[in-house]
Order: sequence, then C-alpha cells, then structure tokens
Amino acid sequence: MTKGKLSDRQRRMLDFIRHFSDENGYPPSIRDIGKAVGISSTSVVNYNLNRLVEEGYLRRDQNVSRGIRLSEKLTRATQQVVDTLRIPLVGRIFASEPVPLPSTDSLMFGVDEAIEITRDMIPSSGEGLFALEVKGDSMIDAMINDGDIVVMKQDLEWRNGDMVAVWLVDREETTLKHIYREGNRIRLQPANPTMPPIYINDPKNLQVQGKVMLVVRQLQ
Amino acid sequence: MTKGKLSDRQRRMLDFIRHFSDENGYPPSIRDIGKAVGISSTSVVNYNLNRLVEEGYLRRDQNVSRGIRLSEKLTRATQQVVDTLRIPLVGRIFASEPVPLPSTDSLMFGVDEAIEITRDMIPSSGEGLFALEVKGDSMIDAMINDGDIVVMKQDLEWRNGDMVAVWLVDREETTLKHIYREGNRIRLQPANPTMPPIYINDPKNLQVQGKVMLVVRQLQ
DNA sequence: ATTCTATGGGAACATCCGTTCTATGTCAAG
DNA sequence: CTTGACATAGAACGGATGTTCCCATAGAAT
Repeated sequence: MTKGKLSDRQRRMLDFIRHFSDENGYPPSIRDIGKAVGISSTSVVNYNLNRLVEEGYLRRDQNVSRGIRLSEKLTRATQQVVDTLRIPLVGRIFASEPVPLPSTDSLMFGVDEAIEITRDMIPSSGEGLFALEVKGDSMIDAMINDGDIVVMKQDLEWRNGDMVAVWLVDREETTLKHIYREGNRIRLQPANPTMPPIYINDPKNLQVQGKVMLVVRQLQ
Repeated sequence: MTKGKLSDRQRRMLDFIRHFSDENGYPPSIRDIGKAVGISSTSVVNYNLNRLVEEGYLRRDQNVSRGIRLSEKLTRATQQVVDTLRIPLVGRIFASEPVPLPSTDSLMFGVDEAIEITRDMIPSSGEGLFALEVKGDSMIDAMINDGDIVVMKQDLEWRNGDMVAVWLVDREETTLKHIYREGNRIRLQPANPTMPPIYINDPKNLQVQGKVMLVVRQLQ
C-alpha cells in the first residue's frame, strides 16, 4: 500500500470534485472529471478515484452514478461547520388560545420565519422542536414577557418539574407552568416563586401541549 | 405558475431527497425516489419532480443523472452554515455585588466557559459582549430567573427604554431594570409591569455597568 | 535484458437512469 | 353526459455512466 503523496492529477481531481459539487449540488460523473482534468479514458479516472479512496480522501458507492462523496476531513476544511439548529417559528402564543402546534407543512417547508440557535443550547436531539412568540403579559407568572420566544418540544412525555405548555379545558386558557404529579392530582407551579400553584384533579381538564426547552428574550 | 399546495406525495419526495442527500452526499435518482415514496412508475416521479420545480422547491438539470438540487430555502433548513458569536461567560451576577466585568485577561485568553449564539440574535456588532449567569431569585422583578444567562454589552451609551445592569451605590445592590431619563432624575422600571419603579435623583448614586442584549433560559 | 509494478489509454459492455409515449382513472366545469 | 385538466401507471427507448478487459509506456527492481 503506497501511503504516499498525491499526484498532481489526483489533487486536481479532488479539487474539481469539490468545486463541482459545490457548484451543482451533486457530484460529477467519471466523464465529467475526465473532461475537467484532461483524461480521455474513463478507466484512468476510475483508477485514480480508487487510489483516492485507498488514501482515504473520498468514498465511493459501487454501481451508483455520481456515487462519490468527499471524506469528512475534506468537507470540514472546505465548509464551515457550525452545529446549529434551525427551529421553525410556527406562531404566537396567547393565554386565550391553545398553543399552535407545528403542522407537517410548517415543519418541512417554506417556513421563512425561523430562529437559529446553537445546538449546545438544547441538550436533546432537536426532533420535534418548534418556536413560538409570546404575545401579551399573560405569561408573567411564568417569568415570560411579551415578545419572548419560547422553544418547545412536541413530546407527550414529561417529568416532574418540567415546564410545559398546558391547555386548561375548563378555563379555556393556555399557561406555561412547572408540572408535578402528586398522587391523583397534578400541581401546576408558576416559575415565579411568589405566585401560588394551581391544582388539577381531573386529568381530562389538562392537555399538555409541549415541553418548554428554552426561552429567549431579545432586548434591543 | 400554479402556486398551489403540495400533495402529500410531493412533500414526502422533498423530505426523502433531503434525507437521502444528507445521508449519501449525492442526490437520489428517480428510481430511488420512487422506491422510497412508493411510486412504481418513473414517469410519475418525473412528473411530480417537475411540479416541484414549478413550485420553486428544487432545480433540475436535464439529462443528468441525479441532477436534482434543493432550492435555497430548503437547503438552508438542511445544512447549517451560520454565523455564530462566541461570548465569554465571565461570571455570575448577584444582587449584592457589582456586575463582574470582563477583564482584558478573560477577553484575550482562552475562557473555556462561553456560550455560542447565532449572530442574528444580537443586532449589534458583537463588540464588547459578555455573558453572566444569574444566581438567586433577586432578579425576578426583571423577569429573570435563577440560572438564566444574560448577555450584556459593555457600553457607556444607553437610551431610554434600554434594559441595563446598574449598581446602586447607596443600596449596594445590582439590579436589571429598564432605564429612563426624566428631566433631572432617572427612572428605573422593572420589566414586570406589576412592580413599581425606582427613582434616582442623584446621578452619582447610579452606575450603569452594561446594557442587557439577550436573556436565555435553558429549562432542561 | 527481463520482470514487476504503477500509471495511462481505448473500447466494449452492462446497467443505471432520465425521457417519452400511451393508457387509465378521477373530478370538477360546462 | 361530455370535456378537459390533473394525476397515476406501465413500458419502451436512448443516452448517461460505472465497470472491465486488453494493451501500451515508463521506471525501478532483479
């Protein structure tokens, strides 16, 4: 195994592959590469591609057109990799209405409105996250202000102490509270320690709509 | 231009294209898509791809295998190349102490403790930013909780309505309040609208130590 | 000189893959 | 009912593309 330096050709091939992929959104074919680097024979391109695979510069998928992918090191060096999450901003949250949940539409497509946060802000996987803008002063007992952005996770599971968005059926009201299961009843505790809790005895009266993961307040 | 809604199929196709590209480094072929979405006919896949092009969701290159590329909006959701700011976490903020300001040391040298935020969260240049962790319940009148992270800007300038960190000399107390100049006196207004303001008549009694740009609360 | 190995070239081949054509079904408008 | 736009299916065609085989060249090792 010649674990050696790359030939000039191979260097130009790598360069072209990167450039081409960047330009077109898909990798070049063998003949594309040959034309760009000045190799008339597809077998020679194929040969050098295999050499590059051996050297660890790229991976190939057999019998797949354009089945070339640059190795991690190379893509790293090229594109700036920042671990961020793009979270769709699916609506506003009012006390008088249930929380607008993300539709499949808004999750996948044309959401112009979104917030971008670094991944280390949220420990979990990033699945099922969506963001809401808080309107009005009704959430001040959750220490959340008008204009704040709440990042929530659509998740049926919750544990004691989680802050969740709940819809109180009989009051027709959405609130953000810390939730605790206490025997047969459920305690909803405001984040503001000076405010009293709410107790829910009938589980049907309470719909947990999401778990609050992050609150962001932009002041300027 | 038929600017209509996407069918469920088309939605799944887009979803698959994104996942496949992400997974393999190159786009799927028509038959790949068909198999994944459950379409036996290549012409139907082709038909729907063309619809998606019309709707602006992707671009195609004719007669090129895997010549599919997601449109800008969609790729943005996939790849995350974002401008981020690394802000040093220089200390904790107590009500009983002045705000710890960043020393030249901490600015120059590797502060392991830092938070990373996307640049769009803070409109200004990013100069003079530093972060503090709030300890204790003393900032609840600013709607800021124990454990919250406050991103501040070291800045002598402030304008009416800014939220600032001030050191009240006679009270020996740090608070976060909205600040207003009212004639000869200064009004410090809690963010919580239910709480009363403080009035400062002697300017020497007040030291503005920074302007609050962002508040982040991680719940989980 | 001979042999071996690495590299390059050309052509044939098989398959991959986009394109196109025809047929079918649905549904709302006329 | 008829018509036309729209969506789906299947099949066939042809170009795109990876693979393979044979041969040539150059340089190093024997």
